[in-house]
Order: sequence, then structure tokens, then C-alpha cells
Amino acid sequence: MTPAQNHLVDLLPRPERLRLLALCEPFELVPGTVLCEPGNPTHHVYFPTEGFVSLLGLNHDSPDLEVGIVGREGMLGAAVALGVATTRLRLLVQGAGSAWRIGTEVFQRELERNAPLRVCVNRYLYVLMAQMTSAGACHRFHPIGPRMARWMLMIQDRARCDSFQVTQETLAYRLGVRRVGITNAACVLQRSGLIEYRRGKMTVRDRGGLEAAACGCYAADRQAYAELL
Amino acid sequence: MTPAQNHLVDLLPRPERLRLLALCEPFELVPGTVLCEPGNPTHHVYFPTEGFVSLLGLNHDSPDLEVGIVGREGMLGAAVALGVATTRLRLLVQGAGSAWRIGTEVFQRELERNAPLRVCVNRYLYVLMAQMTSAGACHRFHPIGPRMARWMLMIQDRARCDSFQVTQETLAYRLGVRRVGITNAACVLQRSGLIEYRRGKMTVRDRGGLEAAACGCYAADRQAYAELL
DNA sequence: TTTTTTGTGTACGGTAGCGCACAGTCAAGG
DNA sequence: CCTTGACTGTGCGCTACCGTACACAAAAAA
Repeated sequence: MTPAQNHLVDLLPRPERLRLLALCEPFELVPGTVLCEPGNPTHHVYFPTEGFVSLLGLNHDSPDLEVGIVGREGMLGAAVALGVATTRLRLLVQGAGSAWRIGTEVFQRELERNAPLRVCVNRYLYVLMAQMTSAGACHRFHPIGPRMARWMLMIQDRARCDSFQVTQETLAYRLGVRRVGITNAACVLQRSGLIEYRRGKMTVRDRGGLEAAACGCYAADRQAYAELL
Repeated sequence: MTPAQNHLVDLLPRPERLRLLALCEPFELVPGTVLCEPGNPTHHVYFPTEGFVSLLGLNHDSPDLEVGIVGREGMLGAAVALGVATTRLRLLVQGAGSAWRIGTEVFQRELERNAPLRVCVNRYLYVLMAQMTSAGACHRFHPIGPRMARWMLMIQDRARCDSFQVTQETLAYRLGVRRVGITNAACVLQRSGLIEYRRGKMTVRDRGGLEAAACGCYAADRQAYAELL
């Protein structure tokens, strides 16, 4: 069997990988779809192979905020691995693609038997926590420009493509800022030739420059992931 | 045997609790002590019974930020449960007390055999993640006043005492703001009779009022904890 | 007691980002 | 083709918070 095209799954030794995949079904990620609402039970765990999904932290008391992005490098429903079948996040599909999905109970049973899977998932959970930690400080302290650059890079990694669909409006929403704040930051990045955008389509022009413009959180996240997975 | 005085440990059925405690040794939490520096290997897991410890997220690129507080309701070194024996946080003892501590390898072995412990720790990990999520939005969006109120309440819960030692300076550092910002917020809270403070000693005077002044994150955290543990 | 250290209050200019409002511009659909 | 709706650019006053600096008060040390 060919690789599963999901990094976590592909880290498993062949027999365990096959066993896991036998329990999965393919699933299409359609942008705009909500895979899970906060408070609701989680029915499936997803291993994206293409496309990406936003983890949105909702709060009655403040605007929503993106606390993470998951693509082929990770999984959705990590909390299930902790034995909790509800989540406090909204999972919003944002980049078209596909995923393997598996029922939560089936997944939990498999997790008990499949030790390499357990290792893999646990490490991913750790990376996720590390990311949430740095994201907290990032949102608190870093100016919009670097945060936007970081976001673009994260998306590019997951989309594996230089350009992707996103309007300034939705991006503003993700970063918890005004649309105008994004407009300004985007203008600056565009004028320096790092990106290009046009009515909902953003394109990375100078990846290296963008990395320099991004805050250190991007590099830190990459490093945490590389160290463990 | 009497309860261990740590909520997580006390959730275990008696036999498992005894087994775990037999592997632990008592440890004194001395304010100012750093239990662990980011990047260094974790040697012990701690179950505080008294006092509290700050989880500080460090960042070369921005001021430090407190991402969590742990007292008798939780544990330190949760990452060890994920099979990762390093941490990205500084663990700084902040309120005097004591804890049970256990070597990481011993803990990991016990975790494999002790299923109730596993359930307990996993749930706690989940709660911790939930807290980090809400803390992110909190630091991003909420004004200093409510955040300070929240902090006071969290400390009071863990100190189980109306008053505790903390200067405006250190508090400012925890919340990632200027000391002056704390001074102002503290003045307001004091004038409304919610708290009282004097040269490093803060006292909660009106718990209910403070809860009203705090941002919703406090209630949300409590709820997440209550639901699961 | 006097001196030093530590903690708290106040002031002031600067700025990043907010809320709001409106104008221009491109793209799709009738 | 022209209309409509979605997307982007600009302006303006406002607020919370920042950096810095300094004065004062209480506690601790000499």
C-alpha cells in the first residue's frame, strides 16, 4: 500500500498503518464545512491528507480566535485520544482536500491495541500543546504584520501550494483583528514583494522574505514538530 | 490512609491511590524555586497538595507569559504522560506548600499498569488544554482589570486562603503587562472594596464581587474542570 | 536612629489597533 | 452589456496600553 499521505499515519510501521487504514474511510474536506461544534460529541477522528482545517476557540465574551491549523501533518480530534469525546473547539474546513476518518469508539479501541499509534498520537498532542502555548503569547504580543506572515507560511505548508483562497475578511476573523488591520499589513507585505493578492486569492512570492517577516513563533512551531515527529 | 490532599490522586480508587503514593516522596514547594527550565529533561512529576506553581511560557521574541497555574487540583509534568520528558515551560513555585513527587520513569511505568491513573491524567491533560485555549483569547482580548480579577480568583482557589504574597511587579510579569497597568487595575478593585493590598500582600475581600469583575474565562475554566474531574 | 531597599502612585507623550463610515474596484450573473 | 454583490483601500477620532521617569511610603538593615 502506498503511504497514507498523512504524516502521522505514515510514521507508523507498515502493519500498524495498514490496520489503522483498514478502519478508516475516505472523507472529502469541503471548505466552509464545520466538522464539529463546541460542546457537541465528536463522532469521528480525521487524518487530513490534503487541505486544512482551522481550530477556532469560541468565547461568548470575546471574538473568536484561531488557536491552531491542522493539515496533513496532524489530526483532528486529538482530544479523543485523551478519552474525551467532546471538544471545546469549532473545526472549520478552510482549504479543500480530503482526509481519512474513523469513528471515535473504533479509534479508541484501536488506540489500546496499537502501541505505535499511541506514541504517535501522544507526541502530536504534545506538539499541539506547545503550539497553543506559543500562539497565546503570539496573539498577545506580536503585531499584526508578523502574525499574518506566520499565518501565510502555516497555510502554505499545509496547502503545499503557493497560492490559496482567502479573503482579508476571513483572515482578520482568524487572527482576531479588524479587516482593516489585515488590509494594512497585506499592503506592506505586497509592496515589499513578499506576497501578492487579489480579491480572495493570496500568493506567496518570496517564501524566504516571508519567513524573515514572520514572528519567531513560526520557527519555534516547526522546531517543536521536527523534534518529535 | 488519609486522602493525599491532591484532587487528582484522590480521584483514584483506594488501591491504585495507595500504589501511586507508595512510589512518591514528599517534596517541599519553596517560593522562587524553579522546578524545571524549558528544554531541560523533566526528572519528576509533582502532585501539589498545598501551594501553587506558575507555568511560564518563554519566548525569545516577546515577554514571558503565564499560561497556567497549578495547585492541588492538578499536576506538574503532564507532558510526561504523553511520553515526552522535556517541557517548553518554566515551572516556577509561587506559593509555599508541598507536593508528592515521583520520578518520571517510575511514573511512566506506573501509568501503564494503573488504568484509573491513566484516565485521570488524560482528563487533566484535556482540561489543561482547554485552559490554555481560553487563556490565549483572554490575554488577547480582555482588559487588564478582568484578567487580574481572574488571576486573583485562581490563586485564591489554590491557596485556599483569602490572602497571599504577591507584588504588583511580579503579577504584571505574569500577565504580560506593565506594572503600572496592574497598579491602576488594583486601585480600581481596591476602591470598589473587592480586594485589599499592602506592600506585597493581597487579600480578597469580596469574592462574589471579584467573580463578577473577572472575565468569563474564570467561570469557563471552572466548568471545564468540574465537567471532567 | 538613619540609611537603604522594596513596593506603590502619578504623570506624560507615543502608538497600535479599534469602531465606524464610505468610496472605489473587480467578477460574476442576468 | 450593465447591474449587483463581494472584496479592498482610506480616513478619522478614540482608547487602552506602552515606555519611561520620578516621587513617595513602608519595611528592613545598618
